[in-house]
Amino acid sequence: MYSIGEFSRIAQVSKRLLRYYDEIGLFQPIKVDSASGHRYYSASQLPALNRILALKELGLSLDRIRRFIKDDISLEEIQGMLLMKKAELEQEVLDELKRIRTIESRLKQIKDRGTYVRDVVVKQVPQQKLIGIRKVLPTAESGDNFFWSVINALPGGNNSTYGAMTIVLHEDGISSDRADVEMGRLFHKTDCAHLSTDNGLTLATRLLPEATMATFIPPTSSCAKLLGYSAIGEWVEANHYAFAGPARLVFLELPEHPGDEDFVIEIQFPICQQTVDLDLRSLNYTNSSK
Amino acid sequence: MYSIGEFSRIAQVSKRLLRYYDEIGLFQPIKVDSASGHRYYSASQLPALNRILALKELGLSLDRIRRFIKDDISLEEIQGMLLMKKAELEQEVLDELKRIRTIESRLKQIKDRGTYVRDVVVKQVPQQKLIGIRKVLPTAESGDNFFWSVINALPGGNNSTYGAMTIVLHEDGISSDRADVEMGRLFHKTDCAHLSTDNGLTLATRLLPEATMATFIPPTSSCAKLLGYSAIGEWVEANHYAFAGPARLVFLELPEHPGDEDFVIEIQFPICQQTVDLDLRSLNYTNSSK
DNA sequence: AATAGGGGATGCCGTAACGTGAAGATCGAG
DNA sequence: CTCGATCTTCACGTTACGGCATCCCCTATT
Repeated sequence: MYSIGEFSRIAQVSKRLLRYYDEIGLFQPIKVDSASGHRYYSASQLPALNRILALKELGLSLDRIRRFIKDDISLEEIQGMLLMKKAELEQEVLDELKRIRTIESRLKQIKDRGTYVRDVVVKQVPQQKLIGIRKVLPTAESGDNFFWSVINALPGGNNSTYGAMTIVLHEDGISSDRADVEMGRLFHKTDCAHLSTDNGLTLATRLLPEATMATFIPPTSSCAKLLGYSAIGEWVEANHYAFAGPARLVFLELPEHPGDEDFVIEIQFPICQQTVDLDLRSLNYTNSSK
Repeated sequence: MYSIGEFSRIAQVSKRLLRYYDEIGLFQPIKVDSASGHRYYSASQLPALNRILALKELGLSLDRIRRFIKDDISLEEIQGMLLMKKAELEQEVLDELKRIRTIESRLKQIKDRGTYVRDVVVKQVPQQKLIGIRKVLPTAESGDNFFWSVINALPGGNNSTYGAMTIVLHEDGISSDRADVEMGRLFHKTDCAHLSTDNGLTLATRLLPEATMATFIPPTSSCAKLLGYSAIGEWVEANHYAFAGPARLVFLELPEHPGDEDFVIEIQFPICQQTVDLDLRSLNYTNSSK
């Protein structure tokens, strides 16, 4: 029979922890003095406590440990819990390795360019309706005119029935002279199918599919779009993703008039996860006594 | 100028999160209506928010992110933070790999033996004083007599001036017929150097060094000690530790009289960490589009 | 006019696993 | 008798928010 202080010294755990485990019913003293409330432990309880500590060391939550040490649990269930925990740990290892790679690519960027631009964010973009028109443009310059004619073609101007102006880039190559683009605005209200406008354009509605997007918002305006493309490209490569479809340009803030450089654009690249199987047996360990 | 709801939809973060970041001063709206308290955000703030989200994705704490995005921070400091975070992540990966190995060894144990015994706990044992005597015993049986004579040699009996009865095993081989053992009791009071007792034993005090111990408390008594040895052995192997000195047996609860099987013993093996260098470049990735 | 709804705001509770006090009771020792 | 050690309970701090309740204001509808 040890007091909590003696027992905590023997077991090398804090008194606070013993009281806490008593409180949550995980590990309780064999006797509690009803007058003083003092807790008394026995040396024969140490194996039970050590089991708890060993399981905690494995990363199991206290709640799982509680279920683990219940007597009425079968070996299969224990095995299942361990397998589950192992899978969790392996997933965490993969996630952390991904973060390490991302950090490395940022560090490389600092070394190579003396600065860093890598605020790529992955988000789920929901299904959205787009009213617009698709066209193959011969040069990049004619795109600007087309852009404005699409904007002006939409009745109601800048009000809230429409969402952001959006361009879908239907060809991955941005270097070629011709571009297959789809321009339009997001909207969510009615579902009018087609719409001919006075300046000769026929707009159609289409569903943009839900997608996992790697997004990047280049620092304000100018020729930063190319920077954005390269940033996402490097990022996707560093993180072992793959492109999965046409990119989108979303104008979060429209320029006031043609030629205006004051706008905010979000570049979105749909990506697909690549399954990464980590072969733990391939890890190199170099053991050297310290 | 977007309201918090619109902005949260655009940025794909919750309103709650925006209010929280405002509250802690990490990311604030460009304007707050003083009358209603309504927050208003601008699209040009999105790059800043995305930077925060990207850094969060790397696992940086909000506090570090706050320091990260301060303007007056140099590239070297940023580099330093990234390197530090990378080191932390690598350490976590190592820890998790260790846990995975431990779980695997438990699973293997279940498969091989249909049960599991692996409540090995690592603890730091502080420097302690031992009063006792060292002797080479020819057989294991004679140990029991010697054990009791040492106990009886100490004046004061079972009171609190002495700590646990302890045996130091000075030879790693437990299989050999002869055993080089040191028996005595821990104590902490005075530092009397030598002590001759009436039954002819001369006890000496000695400092047991501080050590990192893998400890195991076999389920109560009987021939469980051997089980304990093998459990620790397997555990040490599975976790890439190495033995580093003589093992100790600590009697947390003494048997009442010779031959009594009712005692609690803790087996302690000093271990040393082996430095494990993880070579991340050796990881195999198999990329397969999902 | 009364009401229902749809934002917006504030603020409190809960999370996991404890650490770290504070305030008060009890005990033995000098 | 007082000091120190030990015990108790209570309660707050940690991280990064999610969820709920409550209140306010504006608009649309019955």
